[in-house]
Amino acid sequence: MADVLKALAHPTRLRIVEQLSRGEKCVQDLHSVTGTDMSTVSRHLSILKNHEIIDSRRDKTFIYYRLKNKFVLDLFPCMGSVLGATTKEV
Amino acid sequence: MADVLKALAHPTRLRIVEQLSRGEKCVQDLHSVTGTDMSTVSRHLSILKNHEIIDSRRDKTFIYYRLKNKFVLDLFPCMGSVLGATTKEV
DNA sequence: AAATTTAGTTGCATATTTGCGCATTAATAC
DNA sequence: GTATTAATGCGCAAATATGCAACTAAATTT
Repeated sequence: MADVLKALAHPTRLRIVEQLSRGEKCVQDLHSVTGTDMSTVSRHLSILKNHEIIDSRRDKTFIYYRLKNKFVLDLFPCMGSVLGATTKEV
Repeated sequence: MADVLKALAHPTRLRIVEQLSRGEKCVQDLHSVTGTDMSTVSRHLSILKNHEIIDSRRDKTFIYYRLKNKFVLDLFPCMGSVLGATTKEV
């Protein structure tokens, strides 16, 4: 569990997951969105893939990444209340 | 968000949170349960505290730690389904 | 009140991991 | 062949994790 959390605990990787929740994207797309070097994005993707969070398929020259484990999306609202609480707490 | 996830993304820290969900514990208790050096436990606690996930109070010689942000507990069932999916996936 | 005990934190030192980009390589398309 | 897309091989800087030893703070004893 710590392992999967660690895989997600990175701003860029979270943005990638968020992007993929909207549909398939290739590395370049994510590179544009995140502003990180393509090689770095590629590495982030392989981390997420290793943890079976995402998936990929090839189409011609492009490799499209997509969400494999949809349950990770539940973490967003969940973390939403966690964060809401911390900022509200005295 | 990545920041809080990172704070939680460690086996020992997760065990600490889980323990504190059962009630207050002092450092020694957590040291016994986790088998990690007391100094290390103390550091983990300060990380969790910095992220307002836990809290502490002093009673005589002991410093009791307790959960401050109860919402983090929702992450466990949430991660449960994430993990369940990954192991079940083909 | 000073000394001692108990509980917890902090100062190193060290080993490991992570994140990043440039440059190179791999793989496919044309 | 060349062009395009993505993945890897370094190299390096920064961050993490850990335990021992030293230290601090509070309580109890003498």
